[in-house]
Amino acid sequence: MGRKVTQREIARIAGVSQATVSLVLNDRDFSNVRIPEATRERVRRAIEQTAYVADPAARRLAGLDNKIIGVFTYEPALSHESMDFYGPLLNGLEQGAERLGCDLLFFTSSPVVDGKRRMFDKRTRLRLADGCILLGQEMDGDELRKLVDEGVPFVAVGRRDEPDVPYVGIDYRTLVAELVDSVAELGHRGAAYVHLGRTSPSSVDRLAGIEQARSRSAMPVTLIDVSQQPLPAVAETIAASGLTAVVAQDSFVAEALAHELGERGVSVPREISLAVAGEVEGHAVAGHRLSGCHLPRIEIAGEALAVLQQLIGGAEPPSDVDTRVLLSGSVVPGETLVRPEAVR
Amino acid sequence: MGRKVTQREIARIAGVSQATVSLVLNDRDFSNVRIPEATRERVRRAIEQTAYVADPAARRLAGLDNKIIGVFTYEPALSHESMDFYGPLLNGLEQGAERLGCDLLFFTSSPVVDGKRRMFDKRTRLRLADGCILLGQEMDGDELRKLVDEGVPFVAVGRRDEPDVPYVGIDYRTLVAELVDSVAELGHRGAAYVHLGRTSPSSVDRLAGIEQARSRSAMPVTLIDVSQQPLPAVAETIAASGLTAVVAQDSFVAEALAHELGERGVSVPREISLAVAGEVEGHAVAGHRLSGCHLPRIEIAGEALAVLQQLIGGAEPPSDVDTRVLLSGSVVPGETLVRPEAVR
DNA sequence: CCAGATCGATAATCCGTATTATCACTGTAT
DNA sequence: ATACAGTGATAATACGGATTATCGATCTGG
Repeated sequence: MGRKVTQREIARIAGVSQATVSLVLNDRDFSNVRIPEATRERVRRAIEQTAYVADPAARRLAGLDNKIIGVFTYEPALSHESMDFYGPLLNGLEQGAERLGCDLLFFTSSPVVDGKRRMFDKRTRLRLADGCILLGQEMDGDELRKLVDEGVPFVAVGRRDEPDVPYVGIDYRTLVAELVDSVAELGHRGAAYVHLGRTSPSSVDRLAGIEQARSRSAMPVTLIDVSQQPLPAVAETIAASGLTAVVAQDSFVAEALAHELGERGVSVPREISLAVAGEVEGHAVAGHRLSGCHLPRIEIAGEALAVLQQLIGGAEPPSDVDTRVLLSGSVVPGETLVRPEAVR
Repeated sequence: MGRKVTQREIARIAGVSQATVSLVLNDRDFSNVRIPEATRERVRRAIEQTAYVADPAARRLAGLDNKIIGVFTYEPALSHESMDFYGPLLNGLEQGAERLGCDLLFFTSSPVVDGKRRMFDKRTRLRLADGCILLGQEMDGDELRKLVDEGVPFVAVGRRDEPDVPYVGIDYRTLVAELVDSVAELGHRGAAYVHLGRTSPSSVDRLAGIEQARSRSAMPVTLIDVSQQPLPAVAETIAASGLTAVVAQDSFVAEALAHELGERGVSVPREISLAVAGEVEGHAVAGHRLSGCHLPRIEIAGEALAVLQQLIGGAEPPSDVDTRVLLSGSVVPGETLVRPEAVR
């Protein structure tokens, strides 16, 4: 039957003690612990006979690694809607886990409060894993601090402001500055940045990038916060402003905005150029591939796993330099960012 | 700092024993175990002070369910290419796991041999989970038998021929028969079924569905096996045959075939109707949404989890009727299956 | 004033694995 | 004969939490 096989059981079969089984399993061989090949073989045969697998809980309790990486997401990660954002990250995690020989444990059991999963709870299972990858556009600062305090090895995907939080993210500041530079270089005399407020570090970093570009080029950039006024009003403002270029925080904002502009007789990119300060892969406006950025999401996940391995394996905690990493994105031309018409 | 807080620590602070802490935490109150409210309160305060979280590994070791459902896939499940097939299934699994309060363990560590993961291996981690869901278009029969023999609770997604293998799949036979019936009803006098051989139970079931439809309608259906001759040749044959309708095994075959036909001047659906004996969601040919089927993949995953729960929880094994389930798909009209033109 | 009931809490044990200290035994050199 | 090194394996213990048996103290009734 499917009863669970323990080392004790193996020991009984092989006619040795439980300790011996453990020693054989872990290939231990000290000066005071010696087991001849004959006995080892006997134990190994018993193990194969019974398809023994060590109980991960017991291993953990005894202080060992389990080769299990936890994955915590604040929203369902495997739903169709989430795939745009989570898809490449999960893909990278799977590849990385395969490389490291780890299994991935998705904490789908976390209780949902106010539409978001809570990490901490009476029955938190965080510790079943050796370490944990955190995914999600918005994370709870208190929970992050608690993780740090409790010494749980973890890495957040996306830059974080909280102290001592290991992360791997995108260098949005540099990337967005580069994007805005390219808008200016095309000859646009002014642009608007349509964003969603300062809800996350990545939003803040993008704004910093805008600022950086503004400080070194003559092109003025108007900031428009969509969380302050409805998108139709924003479209109205832009249509009336005579601006020739708009940068949107992400592709969804860009698509919605292009639609609103279209309804007001302003077409992209003919009358107005549109660039996205985020991933544009797979996004288009009226058949034109969006101009914007490419974020190496698969690589980010891989790098996050690498950092996590350091945290888990390392005897002493690595420095901040090693555990707070920003990767570079790249600007992709696309078809919605073009030279402004001579007259507008 | 990040030391872990144990019940022992709580006990020390509250001036009680570790046992008392455990009893308070779990609200135990037997006839021989009584703890007055005053003491309970003292313990609770200590717990709050220290932000204590129980070590799940220890809990599990002490005999609790670990609430982990394993997910085994023969190919990487989280890659972009796999999403078409795995996406909805994973989505359903996540929803179901959330409902059941389980975590999902992806066996990404399984060693890859010949491009496919092996389930059994020296370091099989299968037993880490309470039970296991198997995903994949093609599964290894020997491994399935071994799972049955070892009494590992598991459920395969997709019908299986191997005895005693619990599964949840689609009733392709009925579904495909229904689809072919609808082709005949539109007035087509003959059709071709373009398939990929008999590589899997679902392929076999579809062929059985074709057979069933053939036996009760006058419309002849020609079988064309793409694994026997290249697709261009198939397209050539069909173009020359004067047939007005083609049923393709899946959407990818349909798209490829439509392309080949197009190159030979035969357009879908004007000259020839095209229907798919599989999921058509998100697939189109020259702007026309494909006619075909919708498979309730999300529900399948949920049902698979439900069956697995039965296998895990049940004292005695449920009957075959309960563990071998076929769900109904539905025919979706789409835009590529139309009445044949009067003259061809 | 003492037997028995009741109360409050704890020591002891178990779960499965890893590790360390220790032991019994064999040979070998002194 | 005796001390000593080397060999092969095990008993004992730790890990953190759940549970059970048990114990001392207090109370109750006769």
